[in-house]
Amino acid sequence: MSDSEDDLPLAQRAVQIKTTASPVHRGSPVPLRMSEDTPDPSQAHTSVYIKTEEDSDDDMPLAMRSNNNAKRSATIKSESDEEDIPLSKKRKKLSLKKTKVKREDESGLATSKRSRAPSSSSDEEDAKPLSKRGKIKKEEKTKKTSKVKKEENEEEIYKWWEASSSGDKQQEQDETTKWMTLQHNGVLFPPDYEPHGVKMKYDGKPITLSPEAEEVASFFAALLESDHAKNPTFQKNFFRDWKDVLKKDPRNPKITSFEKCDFRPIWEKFEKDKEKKKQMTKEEKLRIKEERTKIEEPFIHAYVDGRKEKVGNFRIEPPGLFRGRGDHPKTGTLKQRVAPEQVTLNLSKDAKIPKPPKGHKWADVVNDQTATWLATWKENVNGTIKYVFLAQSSAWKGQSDMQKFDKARDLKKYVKQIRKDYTKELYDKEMAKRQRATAMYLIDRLALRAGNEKGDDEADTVGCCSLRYEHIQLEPPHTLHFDFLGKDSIRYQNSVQVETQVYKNIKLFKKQVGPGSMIFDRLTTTGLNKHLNSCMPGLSAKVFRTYNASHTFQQQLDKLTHKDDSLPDKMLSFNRANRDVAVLCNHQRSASKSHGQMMERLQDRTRALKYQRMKLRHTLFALEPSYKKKSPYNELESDMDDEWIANHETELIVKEREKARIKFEKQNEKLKSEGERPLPESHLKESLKLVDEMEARLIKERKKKGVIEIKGKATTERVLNNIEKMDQRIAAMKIQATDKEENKEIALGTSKMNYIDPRISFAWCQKYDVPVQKVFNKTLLEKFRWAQEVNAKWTF
DNA sequence: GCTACTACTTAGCACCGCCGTT
DNA sequence: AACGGCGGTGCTAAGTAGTAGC
Repeated sequence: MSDSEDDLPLAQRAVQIKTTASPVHRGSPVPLRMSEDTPDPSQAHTSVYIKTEEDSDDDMPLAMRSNNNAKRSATIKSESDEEDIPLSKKRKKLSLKKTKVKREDESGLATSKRSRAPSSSSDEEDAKPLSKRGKIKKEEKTKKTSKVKKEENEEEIYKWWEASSSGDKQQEQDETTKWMTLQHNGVLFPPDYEPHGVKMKYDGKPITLSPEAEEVASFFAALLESDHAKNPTFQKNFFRDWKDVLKKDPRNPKITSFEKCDFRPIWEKFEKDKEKKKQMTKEEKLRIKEERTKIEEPFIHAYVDGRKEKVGNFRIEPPGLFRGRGDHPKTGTLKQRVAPEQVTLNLSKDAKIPKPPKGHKWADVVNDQTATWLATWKENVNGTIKYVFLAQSSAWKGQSDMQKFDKARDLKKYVKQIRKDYTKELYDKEMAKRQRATAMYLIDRLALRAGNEKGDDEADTVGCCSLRYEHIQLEPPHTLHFDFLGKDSIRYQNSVQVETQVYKNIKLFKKQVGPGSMIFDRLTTTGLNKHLNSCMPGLSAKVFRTYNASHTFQQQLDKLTHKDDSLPDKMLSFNRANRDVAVLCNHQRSASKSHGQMMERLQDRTRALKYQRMKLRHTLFALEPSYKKKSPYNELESDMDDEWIANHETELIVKEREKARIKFEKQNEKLKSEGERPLPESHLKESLKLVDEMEARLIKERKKKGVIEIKGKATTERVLNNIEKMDQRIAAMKIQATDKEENKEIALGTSKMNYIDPRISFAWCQKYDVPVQKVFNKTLLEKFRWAQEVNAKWTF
């Protein structure tokens, strides 16, 4: 893909551009790039600001930036976006209507069509899929049979999105009731610790540890080669907690110095274990997997109002060292083993209560019909509450997902007025309102997170409301430079041209609070959300992010896709639109170490294909000279010079010789094993001679450019056909390369999963005849089942 | 009003298994 | 058959936001 569509007038470009390409890592200090009075020009000049109507563009988030392709971010404004889609207000009441659906699942895991309660279920039903699992190959062989079976296994999928409002009365109660009956088998605890007995060293000498101390030491040893083990905070917290554990058993040695600890022996043991695991035979691996599935089986599903649903995380989190991200003060702290006595279950009054592990009991068993969690416990490191929920594919998750996107879509209708209002309030004499308006501007235009306040015992990260003095630098006349650590300590760096009044406000607020303090000192997320709620029912700060993401995606997709594009081109457009959203939401990833290498290899492969195409063309000319003058056959390959061709051909020949030799050896080995006489050396010579001939031919062809011997049964038609196929392969590979390059520092997954209304994608697939599997993997298809049947005309 | 608690969504990391390559 | 790279998935941390309790 030559990127030559540099054709947009500057004035239409997105008003700002991401300034720094390098991704930033957790915990890296945020440098204060410049003082307010001496803006760093190298940072500033990257932004182009031209005051146009685009600035009043109601639709395009300012943050529609892109490091390498600002042109794509430019948007032509359309007030027309406003009028479309009469939003149906009717929120369908959910009912219990069931629809029979064939399961798409190919895995042979489909279960009996009887939808039974777990109390009556168990072994018989649960064992069935298990026994099948080990015989995947067999199943493939007997595909026909399995097809029949699949139909037998037709399963009821609750299509809640199709359920009519006048349905059952069962779910008519208030919206806070989430279920009438809830049954499940509780949670799965990690196995008890089994000591390995490997002695680590202290002060150079092997030491014997109590099992408990050994376990904790092993947690650390496992991370020895990771960044965590080198993090002083991590070391400190681990060592403190480990010493406590050591003290519990008087037989443990006295350990006082972290520096004298040598965890390497344990680390090496784990490495060996990994190696062993790799060496296991297929059968062994399969057996282990089967055992695992068997243990999991009872916990995989829950029953909500009689309907079978997948459970998400039924496993109780195992003990370990807390791996806080960024500069978390508690990182490395020992996360203790959770006992059943700490776990509360939530299920129906009349449901069978799952048995706690032997000798234990549950903390509590409740029947909270307003909650969707199945189990909960409190974790010791931060005192946060953990939950077991249903899986992403469940009705509960699907419903709230749909509601989320519908709400974001609702915002479309309100956004114009909201913008008008806050723009006015930017001038309000009441500072609290002015701050609120300014914050709303940032949340709306940059898709920032709300920014709740955080404690001292957490990593220092911020969002909009918690931005501090040093997080925004001003550059006259109205550029704001953002640089702060956001969620997960991901750095947000962005330079934005803003409304003059926003600039003035930030300047004023900063002056009022001074360094180290929060810029919006009169604003809290609660206050902001209260106000947002009064603007539109149910509105909160995060809705803007969803709205902006989905809206951007819809726009970019419409703009980039063309009816006649090839499938790879369409996919590139899709991914580009996706990418724009990821950039907007600052979903970064660090470029993999092998990225450059990967790109090189791709390029080499592309060239190899081009070379083949060239040869085909020459053949064509030999067959039908008139093509010599016809486009595109007469075009030269831009990135393939004589030198490259010579090198490539030499490589090809080398490979051919190698192949011939290997083939010869293989044949002989085979003959030997069959007790027959090996082929004579002359056989190999024969093959090599053919290669020599090929080499000579290539050299000759190279000299007499484009003149080629016609081989075998080449006909004009066939060659033309082959050339076309080659064209397609080359185009596809080039597109793939472009895609990969543009993706190297951006993670698409998060926006796809959480921010982009899947109905946009499904409608697009329909409209442009793209298989849905191209845009969603199996998991996402399941998660977004509710969106799948939208009309091709549907828009966000 | 404030803080603490609760419930749920959003997020990146690490590992695993598959698939194409050698 | 081994290898290695990559996408998918599991895991759980880290957010948002509403509510409960003072």
